[in-house]
Amino acid sequence: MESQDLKKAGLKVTLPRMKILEILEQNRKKHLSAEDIYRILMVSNNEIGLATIYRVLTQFETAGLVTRHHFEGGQAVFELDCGVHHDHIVCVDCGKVEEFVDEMIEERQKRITEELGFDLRDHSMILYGVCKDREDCLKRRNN
Amino acid sequence: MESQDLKKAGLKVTLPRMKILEILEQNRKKHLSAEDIYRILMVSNNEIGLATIYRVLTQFETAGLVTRHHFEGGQAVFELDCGVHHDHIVCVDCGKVEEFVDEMIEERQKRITEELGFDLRDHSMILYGVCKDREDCLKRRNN
DNA sequence: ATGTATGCAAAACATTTGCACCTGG
DNA sequence: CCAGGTGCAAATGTTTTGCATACAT
Repeated sequence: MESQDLKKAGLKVTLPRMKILEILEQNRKKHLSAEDIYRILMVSNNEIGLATIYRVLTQFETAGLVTRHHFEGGQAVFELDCGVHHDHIVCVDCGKVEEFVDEMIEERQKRITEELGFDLRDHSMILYGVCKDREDCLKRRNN
Repeated sequence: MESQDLKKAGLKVTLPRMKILEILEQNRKKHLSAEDIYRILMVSNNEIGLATIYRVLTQFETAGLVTRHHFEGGQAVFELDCGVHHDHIVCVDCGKVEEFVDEMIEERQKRITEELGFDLRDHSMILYGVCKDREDCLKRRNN
């Protein structure tokens, strides 16, 4: 029951919040912008204001329920926080996103940070590439 | 003579472009936003429109003269492209930026990309931390 | 001269906020 | 009932664009 997640976060269980959480659930592994969510709600006949979506996403982020990323191209994208840190690789052609973690890199980041006289708090690492499977990629590009 | 850089890039040598390039030269190692540049020009009595600054920076980026970064916090920042790739660590308190390169990480990034079925084109890695030297850091924070 | 660059003001975006109204507990 | 949530429209901050004018070659 996901309404528990909301209560736990100290957020009242409202329709918009439930719906948005639901959409994020159904799109685990995808990365949606506020407007993506807005459109999805639109289509399923849930007219929720864009402002509310931004507000709710920000609250979710604060509560640690979602993570916000700034891939290239204007809009921020959001994904449900699965609890495990990971980084991303994005295809510059079709937009496909894969997640990964690499202990060695995490390790080096910590060391470098120390050497430069900082305490590491967070990091953002995004690799940009193109899918080797060109057919698949181009198919995805045209939705 | 930096006007050569402009000609080489196929850009007409104009006052705004020269001035902006000059400011970037004088601030190698810093990372300036379009507005930072605007203000600096202002102070030195060179009234150049903000729109022009954005246009010129974009042209410089296309020409490979500068690199654009999206650190957290709205504005994009620019730095002269010294030809050598590097990543950044930013202090979340005072905004200090240090640059570094780590061959091991670059190596791993390439391998991971391959494993996931992509061809690596580019990457962005930004570490966020706080300066260990608190005094220095807080001093910087208050400019 | 002439094609390109600039300045200004207006547009375009993504995101945030003020405020009157609505809703969950 | 009432604190908190929502919708709408307007404000914000950054970046882009249209167009008349100015400039480099």
